[in-house]
Amino acid sequence: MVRDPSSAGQEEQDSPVRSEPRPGRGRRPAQQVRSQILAAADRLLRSEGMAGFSIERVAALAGASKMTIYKWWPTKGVLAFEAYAASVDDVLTMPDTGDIEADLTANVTTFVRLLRDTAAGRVMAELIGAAQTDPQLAATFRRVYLVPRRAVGIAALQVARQRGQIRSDVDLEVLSDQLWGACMYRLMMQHEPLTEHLAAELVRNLLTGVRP
Amino acid sequence: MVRDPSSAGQEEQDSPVRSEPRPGRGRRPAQQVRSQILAAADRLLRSEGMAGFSIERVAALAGASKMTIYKWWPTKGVLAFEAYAASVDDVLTMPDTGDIEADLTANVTTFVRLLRDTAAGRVMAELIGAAQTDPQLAATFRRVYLVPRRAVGIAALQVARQRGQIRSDVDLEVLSDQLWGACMYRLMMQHEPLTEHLAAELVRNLLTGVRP
Amino acid sequence: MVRDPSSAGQEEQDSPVRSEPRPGRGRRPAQQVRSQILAAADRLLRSEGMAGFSIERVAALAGASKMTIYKWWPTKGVLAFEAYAASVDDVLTMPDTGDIEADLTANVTTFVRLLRDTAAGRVMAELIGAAQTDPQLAATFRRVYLVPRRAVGIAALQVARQRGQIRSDVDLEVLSDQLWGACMYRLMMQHEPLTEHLAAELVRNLLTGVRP
Amino acid sequence: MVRDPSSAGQEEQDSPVRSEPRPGRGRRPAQQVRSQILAAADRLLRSEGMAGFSIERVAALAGASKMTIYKWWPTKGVLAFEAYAASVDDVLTMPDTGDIEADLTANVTTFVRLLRDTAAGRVMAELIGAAQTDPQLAATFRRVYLVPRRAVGIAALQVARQRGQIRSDVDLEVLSDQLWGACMYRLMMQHEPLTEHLAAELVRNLLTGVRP
DNA sequence: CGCTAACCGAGACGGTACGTCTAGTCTTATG
DNA sequence: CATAAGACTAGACGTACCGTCTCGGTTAGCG
Repeated sequence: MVRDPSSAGQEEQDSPVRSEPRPGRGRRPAQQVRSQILAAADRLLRSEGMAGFSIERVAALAGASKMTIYKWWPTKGVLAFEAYAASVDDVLTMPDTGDIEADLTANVTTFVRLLRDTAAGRVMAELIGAAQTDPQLAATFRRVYLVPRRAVGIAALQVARQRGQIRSDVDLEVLSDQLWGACMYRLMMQHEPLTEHLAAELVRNLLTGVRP
Repeated sequence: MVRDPSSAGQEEQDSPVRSEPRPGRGRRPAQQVRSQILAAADRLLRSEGMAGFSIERVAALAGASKMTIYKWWPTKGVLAFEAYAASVDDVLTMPDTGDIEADLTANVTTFVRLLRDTAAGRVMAELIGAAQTDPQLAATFRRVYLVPRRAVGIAALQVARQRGQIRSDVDLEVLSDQLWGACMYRLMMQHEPLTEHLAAELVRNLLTGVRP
Repeated sequence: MVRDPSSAGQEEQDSPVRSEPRPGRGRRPAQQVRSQILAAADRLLRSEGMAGFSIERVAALAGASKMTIYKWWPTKGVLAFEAYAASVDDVLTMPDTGDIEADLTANVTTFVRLLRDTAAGRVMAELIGAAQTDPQLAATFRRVYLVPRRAVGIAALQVARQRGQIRSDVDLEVLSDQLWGACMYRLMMQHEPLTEHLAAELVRNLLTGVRP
Repeated sequence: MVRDPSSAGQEEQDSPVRSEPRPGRGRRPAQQVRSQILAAADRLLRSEGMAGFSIERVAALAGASKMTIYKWWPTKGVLAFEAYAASVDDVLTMPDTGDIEADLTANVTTFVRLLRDTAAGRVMAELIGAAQTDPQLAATFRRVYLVPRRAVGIAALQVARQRGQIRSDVDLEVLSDQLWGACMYRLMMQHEPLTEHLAAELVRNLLTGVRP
């Protein structure tokens, strides 16, 4: 599922010899610079979190100029997000067995584990945290991350509704927030742990209803 | 509007009696200083949000010393939270008519309106955002705000369960996060608006279940 | 509402390693900091000249913060000048033997040697150079250095005039510029060397006149 | 005397023939590029002085590439100087009436007025200022400006000496610095104004001597 | 007269320094 | 002795230039 965030470090740099005539100055291919910056930002983000994440340090780590970073990323939040997004490929697939409860439970369980067991949880929580005072990051996060992933879940719910497994008058947007949104809420508030039990209960409560 | 920068205005230059050059130095009653600081912090928090909120500015506004602030509050996040908490008294009462759906809908609707229509929404979102990189704030927020308010909701759910309106095997903690947590998620992500429709649907989905 | 902000600080961390009471932070005696900065600035100015002189490097050398420097010196030119001025004590005494030609020649010769043989020459030239685009430095330089030193020379000329050694209708300001100003001109243009011959000729031309 | 900024105005934008969307790319006649750069540099130098004069801005103003500028001028000081030199033609003629005092006074007076009443004064002061930390500019300034102009003055003094108006043992180099150098000194230090009185006194002091 | 090499504009790039801001620590003097 | 005042270090902020270098394009001039 989640995919190896390490591969971001591919363009491995630093032959310690540095025999090239000119090391740093002058123009370099934009894509090479971009990916070095993103790789450095990702490394920094994972090792120190958003606290301790600064454009200054990313520039130093990447061997890049601050100006270059400012040209391409409007705020440090956006940089952090893009660095993180570029390094992961967490495809939360939505299985389709025809049993909506099983499918949802499987997906939400995977989501819960992703948030709990990988760096993704902490990173996303901090990014959303930063987005509260960084509108550019908020917009980017919604556009690049939130909307596409919500779409996957809602699409599955729509299929289930067409199959008659969900009432036709249910607002699937709301339903979606009661599944994955509740997980995110636990991630950010940390008042209760993210468990597989949680995932199962989230789905069951909604499908069956909590009335006797 | 608010005013009373109270004793901040004390630097009575030339009261002809007091010939000492230093106006405000020396020991003052702790409670007076504390409340002046909290008042200034609250004013600043409401006018500029967490961006633009700094201990430096609070100290200047309150006519207090930074040292004093650091003695009482470990981080600016904690200060902001306590300042905000001290200024509000938003008791979200939980009605008890015996009809759990109506009671929950009323409560969640009020909660949605609070988040949407008052400063509380933005302030809380920013505080939770800051808490992602401020463990002290996170702990304080959970202890002082989250846990007591969750307790109110869960207590009502427990009553309903004892009355046989909710199945006995339902995890009320999870249920709680699917109601109020989903609201908070919308508040922070802003992908969809906070509406009365949302409040009603959150409750209905869970009580009735979404199956036909 | 809130309560006990103190307990928030419980999670006390203390890496047990750092037992030092803190090396650098916090307030230090102003005069100590000032003199450390001036000493560092003087060292830098002498070793690299005004090119290579930057507030950033002075701060690093002095172990001081840039903020502190900006609080006390308006421009780097002024800082460089004060650093230099604080480190020298070049009293160009004006002998008074009664023989105005001998006295002037002695003084101007000393001045020429100062400009030619010590760091003073290069430093002053670069400071005056910087003053051309730094009004604050220009003003400071005039006030602290130029005016007092001109006064010494002009005072000696006035004495000579009262003794009848200089015509009463001679503008001593102009005369002064033809002596020391001409030296400064050679210092800055470097079109001809600064020699003892120059000093003697400057004086002789003016006292005797160049007519046969 | 002065002027002819003539060739500065050459930048023919929009010859209506060229309809291509790209105006400036590709090879262009070297001389056209050079003069556009010099014109832009001169404009910038006069409007903002050496502070605010940067190769970056000249390039932008001239529609030229920084690379092109660096190919032809080693430092921004040299560029500024050549730009200024190319725009003026201030021939300070030396009259020859046979009366050396009158001739010198006329010339020095004109010089004083040039420094005081035209942009030349400020520009030259700033160029000499910049030259203190720019050896290339210093060398260029001496070679192109200083030496030729000094030669004119010294030649006139030599003629006067041959006519017996100046003693044969007078060092004309020194004498020259006591005339025009003293003016430059006032220009740069600004401790006293540049006046016609100054010009007359400079000459009289030297020719007559200041002794009674 | 067409091809190609020299040249140009545009501007990205690594750096250095700018001047400002805040966090958090520490000192002094007051009351 | 707790406080106000505020000086101090540390370090990030976002901007401006420097001088180098790459790219895509244009013309000049050679063949």
